Amino acid sequence: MVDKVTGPRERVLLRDVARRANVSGSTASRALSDDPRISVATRELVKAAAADLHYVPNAAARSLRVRRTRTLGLLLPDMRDPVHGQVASAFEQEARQQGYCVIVVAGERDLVRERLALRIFAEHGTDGVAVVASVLSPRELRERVDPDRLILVWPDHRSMPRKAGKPIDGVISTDDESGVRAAVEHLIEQGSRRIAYAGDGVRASNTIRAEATAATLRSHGIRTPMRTLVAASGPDRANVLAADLAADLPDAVVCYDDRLALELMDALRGVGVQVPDDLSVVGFDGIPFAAIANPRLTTVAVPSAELGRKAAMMLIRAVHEGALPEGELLSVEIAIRDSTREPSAGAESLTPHG
Amino acid sequence: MVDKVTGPRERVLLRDVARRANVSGSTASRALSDDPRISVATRELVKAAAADLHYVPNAAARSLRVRRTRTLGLLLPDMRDPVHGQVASAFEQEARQQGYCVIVVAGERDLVRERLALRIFAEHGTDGVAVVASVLSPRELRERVDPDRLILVWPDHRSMPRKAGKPIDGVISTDDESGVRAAVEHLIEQGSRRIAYAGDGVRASNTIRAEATAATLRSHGIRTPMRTLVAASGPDRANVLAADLAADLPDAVVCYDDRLALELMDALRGVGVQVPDDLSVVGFDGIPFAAIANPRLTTVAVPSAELGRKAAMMLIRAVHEGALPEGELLSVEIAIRDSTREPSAGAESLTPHG
DNA sequence: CGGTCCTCTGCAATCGGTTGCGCCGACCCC
DNA sequence: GGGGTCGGCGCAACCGATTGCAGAGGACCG
Repeated sequence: MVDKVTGPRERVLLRDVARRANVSGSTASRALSDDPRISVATRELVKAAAADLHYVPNAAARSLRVRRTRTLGLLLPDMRDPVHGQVASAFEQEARQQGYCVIVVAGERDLVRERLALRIFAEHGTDGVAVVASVLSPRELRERVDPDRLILVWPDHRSMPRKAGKPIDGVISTDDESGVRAAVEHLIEQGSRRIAYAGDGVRASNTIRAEATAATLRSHGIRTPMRTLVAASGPDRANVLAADLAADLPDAVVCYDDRLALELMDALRGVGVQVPDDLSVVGFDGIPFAAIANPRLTTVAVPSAELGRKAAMMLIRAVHEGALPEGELLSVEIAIRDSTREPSAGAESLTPHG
Repeated sequence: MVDKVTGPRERVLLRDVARRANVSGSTASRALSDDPRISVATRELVKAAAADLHYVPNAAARSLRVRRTRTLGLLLPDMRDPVHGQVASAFEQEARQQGYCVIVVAGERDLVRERLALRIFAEHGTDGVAVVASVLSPRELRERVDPDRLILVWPDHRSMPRKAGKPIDGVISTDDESGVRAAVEHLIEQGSRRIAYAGDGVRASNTIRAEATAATLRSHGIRTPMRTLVAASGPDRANVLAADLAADLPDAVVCYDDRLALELMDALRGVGVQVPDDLSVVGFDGIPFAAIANPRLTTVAVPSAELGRKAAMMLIRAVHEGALPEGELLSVEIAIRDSTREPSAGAESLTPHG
């Protein structure tokens, strides 16, 4: 059933629909929005007229009057990264299903661009705004956007204020600490003792993962201090890391995220280090490619689709109820694969420098 | 410079700005849009007032009046896929730099959802629409959207009408054929003769790549007919493919895209086939993970960021000039890496079943 | 000093739906 | 048969910015 547009592509207005149905504009408007005051007969008449004419309401006119746009703003660093792409897709899908459309802006982790994004949202009168992994402070965000229609998808839940140990209202994050702890405990079970952390210097969520790694080691009585490596930026960062590691090989390395882990594994092959035989590698995020890497990457899988979907749901709820819903801390799951040694291998005796 | 919102978060209108600057609303409006008729003094006065009051214009009201929204619609299959994520990011960035914001909808390759997307764009009065890899026909798209403000990012340029061998106006695609040809010639140079193609049954752009593979073989005098494998959908698809291949190993396999190639390489490891020693594998797209796979994947790299950027540029040009700019066929580049045999290996003698 | 031109600004209409309020006719009951 | 009630519908104001047209006031010229 193709809505073939016949004749010139003229605008058809509500009044055209009304005229064709022999009713007034107000009646047409009410009929189309299923106002119970309009008789069924009239309603059907109007709807038929609207369909015949291929009537498309003008959102700008409606928004102007009702002061709602049924539009949501989504601010995220970018969409290249599989995690953010997944979040954006899920967010958009949930929003659309609830009758909202979404304006997305990629802030590129840039203060100016992110502020511009919020300004754009304000001009377009978005009913709500979701901000993912922003470089702006929560404080500034709440100053620039009505806090009651703002959802923060925050990677580092520790940096957020809490209430009773739970994230505060309107904030959704993932339980990175538990995930990292599980991963590190897995490494320890397999006999790893000298465990390093390879971080990303610029990401806000880096610290929490590094500290969770260190804390887990301590809580398991491992006295060797955790070695921390920091990836510079630039295409060469993984090679530098690999060289550093190869010079004094630990048993395992926990990486900031899957991308870094995969890059590192690639670079390690260049310096003759075998994963997992010489070194176990753990990633973070659970991107699809981690599962088909060689070796398959053990990783802490974050529910990115759920993150996006929940953000949209919470935001829309906030819009309808005028107040923020409870914050949520989504649990993560560790996916144990082949980049970490099998326990049966008797890892301890295989440990170099052991 | 945080725009601290002082007092209650009341709406500040143009008339508030005007009152504060002791001018009328019309003067204020003109001053803010740098109308030359307004004296410099007044203009500065108004701008200062606007800044003081944190005035944010109401896009709905403006759009209603000027019949332009400075909004673009972007319809794509999803944003999880690195290629589409890249396209979306680049599109949004270019659009934003030119003062447009973008409403994105993930159509999920679903006819109904894609039609809904176009309807959403129409309601919101987008000034232009870009459609990436749609499952709707170009014909239907042009019926539903004003063709003069519609840019098609079309994977299969052969399915599009041409003018003088070039893509028709408003269409942007990639030269898949040349890319595949280069890749296959690379395989042939390395001594591969028995070359298979592993396709994706549901993608429109599958055929062109398969046929380009076959054509290249023919044009190089290779009489062995190309074997074509078709990946089913489902999580198991790569295993099926790998089993098929292992049963009668060709010299090389050209894959529909990088994702399939990577999945296939993973599955091949499961059945003991070594890449590239037993089998060369070629991907398509040039996603970042192809470069750090193990082995690093030889692939036909598509300029996805350029695709998005150009689409936005063309679309905005179309909006301003009222007519479609020339179509473009972006060239692709083959990235030769480690998933294809080194020529020095004397491939021919190594060919199984040779 | 009057007239003319030009610069700067204001009035009011307009964009296209939505909605408070009131009207009209029908039906019902006494 | 008159008054009350109620369902169904229309009038007109309204949302907030833009803009054609015209007026006010100053400068300049003869």
